[in-house]
Amino acid sequence: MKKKSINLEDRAICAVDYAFRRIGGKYKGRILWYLSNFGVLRYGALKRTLHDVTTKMLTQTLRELEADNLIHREVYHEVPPRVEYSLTKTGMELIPFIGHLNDWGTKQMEEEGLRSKGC
Amino acid sequence: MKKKSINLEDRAICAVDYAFRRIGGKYKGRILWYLSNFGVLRYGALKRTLHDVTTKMLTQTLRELEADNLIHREVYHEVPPRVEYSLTKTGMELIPFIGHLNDWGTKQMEEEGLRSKGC
DNA sequence: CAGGATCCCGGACGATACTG
DNA sequence: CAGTATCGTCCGGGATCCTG
Repeated sequence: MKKKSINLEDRAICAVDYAFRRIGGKYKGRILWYLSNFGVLRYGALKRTLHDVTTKMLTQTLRELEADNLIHREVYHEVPPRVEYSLTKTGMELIPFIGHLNDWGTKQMEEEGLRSKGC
Repeated sequence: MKKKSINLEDRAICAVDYAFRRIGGKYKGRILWYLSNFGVLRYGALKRTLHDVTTKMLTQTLRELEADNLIHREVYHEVPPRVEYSLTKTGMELIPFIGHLNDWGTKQMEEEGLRSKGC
């Protein structure tokens, strides 16, 4: 039984709504952002980079992003296994906007006196 | 007892995380987007534009956006009462981002064969 | 007209244990 | 190493009724 990662059956109201549903959630933005910074990341590296995610949530989120065609999953059948994640073309198209969001967030955090730790 | 609109006590991990927390949620993106399109909107107009929101969620979301200094709330003490919402300077800085997200979403929806209804 | 107050549910998210 | 499998919690969001 295949399940789409996101409820698109209840029609997105508009494009903004649609987009937010695809990159919403607690980790999706950061995953896309990290992947754009590092190019390719293994499962474990991704987990360490996020550092506050459980395997369940990470796997689930990655599967959703993959089903939405935002990231690519490459499996290497070795021992020990290796799986690498990278952005798809569609996913890359989102990066400028996340970058913009990153700039905005950085600026806001500085104004609040919070040290903005780089990602 | 004042409560910040979003859990910033559990420190945002990075700027992207921070930004997503402020504009995440089911309606925030669309509210900002509609306000940027119309300039100023009354509570009722906003509700009709969103058309799938309860008063509770709308009010709550607006209060959060206000606390986060993304929108401005202007109350006119008349009978019947009138309340108008508009973007703050900080809020406006987010519009290019949402605009591009809108373009991206529109394109994606078309590729999926979904008619993209304008907002 | 613009909300406030309550009650409630489902799904996002988490903790922990286990595995090919 | 890269996940599955269960079980549990929490709160975002919704339904409904009420009010200055």
